[in-house]
Amino acid sequence: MATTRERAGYHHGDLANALVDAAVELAKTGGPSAVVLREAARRVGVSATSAYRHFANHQDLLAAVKARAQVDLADAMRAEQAAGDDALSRLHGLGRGYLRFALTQPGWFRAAFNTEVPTDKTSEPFQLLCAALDELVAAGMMSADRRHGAETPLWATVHGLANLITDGPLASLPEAERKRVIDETQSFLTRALT
Amino acid sequence: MATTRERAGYHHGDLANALVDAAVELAKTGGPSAVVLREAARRVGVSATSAYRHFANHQDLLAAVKARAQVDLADAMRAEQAAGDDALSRLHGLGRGYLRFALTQPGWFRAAFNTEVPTDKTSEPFQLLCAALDELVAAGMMSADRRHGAETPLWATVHGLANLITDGPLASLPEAERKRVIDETQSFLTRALT
DNA sequence: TGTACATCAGTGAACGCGCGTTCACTGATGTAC
DNA sequence: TGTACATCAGTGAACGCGCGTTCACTGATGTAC
Repeated sequence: MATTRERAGYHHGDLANALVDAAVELAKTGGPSAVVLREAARRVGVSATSAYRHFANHQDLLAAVKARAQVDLADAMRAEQAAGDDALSRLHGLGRGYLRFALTQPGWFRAAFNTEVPTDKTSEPFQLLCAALDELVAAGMMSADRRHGAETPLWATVHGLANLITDGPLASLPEAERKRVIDETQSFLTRALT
Repeated sequence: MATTRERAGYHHGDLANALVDAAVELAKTGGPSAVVLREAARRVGVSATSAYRHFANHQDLLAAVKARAQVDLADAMRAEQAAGDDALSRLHGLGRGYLRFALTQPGWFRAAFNTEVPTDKTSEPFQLLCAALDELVAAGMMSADRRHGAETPLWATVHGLANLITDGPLASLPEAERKRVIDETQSFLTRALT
């Protein structure tokens, strides 16, 4: 417990991180709108005011939370990617990781794309996707022609499916149907790519 | 002005619709979270309490707003679809209508997919898509094999692109780039379909 | 090694805000006789 | 045609809530001499 040790006394030692930890917990449970500065402070056992020693304001805290969510998302993607044994299944792994993240932690997923705070287009998830496509070309499983301009459509498809299922009209789909549309989407994408 | 005429006196005559109209205006400007019951009443020139004669609560009003947004979205899709002269360009029209709606009225688009209120999977936009795919098969431009299970992936792609561009990491894309990714997506989908 | 002092990291009380919702009410409307 | 009365559609005041943020403050820390 180097970074988030218990408070030793009056001075906390690592309040900034402790507050982000608490805020992350809130976001995981209820999405970005559940990130309430006062509640985060409460959970850490500290006055609300103290947060202003470490964050300019509420938005600033939210930005830190979003950054953490993006890292987690990238981790989830890499975890599934690593299980693949060829370039195509590694690419599919990225998508499955993305979806799994969104499905198992919808609030946290929403936090990763929280609109209040700007995101990089060149975020890690996107870079992972680009690299995986390059891998696919290098392995001779995709023509350079198809590779061109494929990143965004691919991202959009997986992102859209995640949104439809976690937050949208497909949210109430029974488990079996959900599995079906995910498989359909994977087939669809494979056809478009190879 | 049959349905939304000016108030004649103490009794409004069509307060329910007037309130929804005002709430719709709020949603168009600031998205679903801007739909504030008190503000809608204020705009109609009526006490906040009066809304409770016509809506059970805030959510109920929000549901009416969402329904209107969905109708508008379907209209936007049909408008572009009608301009197409073959089955494929008619299908593309649906997607362009969807995107145009999202790009020109992001708040309104968000309202159409507002999470607080459940949506039908069999909403009009989705039905339009299914019909257009059937058309494509009937015209001999798509095999029945490819037709199977294509609805959701297609929807996801367009929906995801709309979200990425209006609310997500691609929101800050310059106009030219935005046009490019939309075109890329259209090509990508064409390849997957035909 | 001890001490003065600047700086840093906390505190509690308070403010203003605007929301959704409830309450007891009153003015307008329409219908039965 | 007129009138009593039930019902309907509004009203204004008030409540409780919890938020982000500011204020003037004080206790802890570390550094210069």
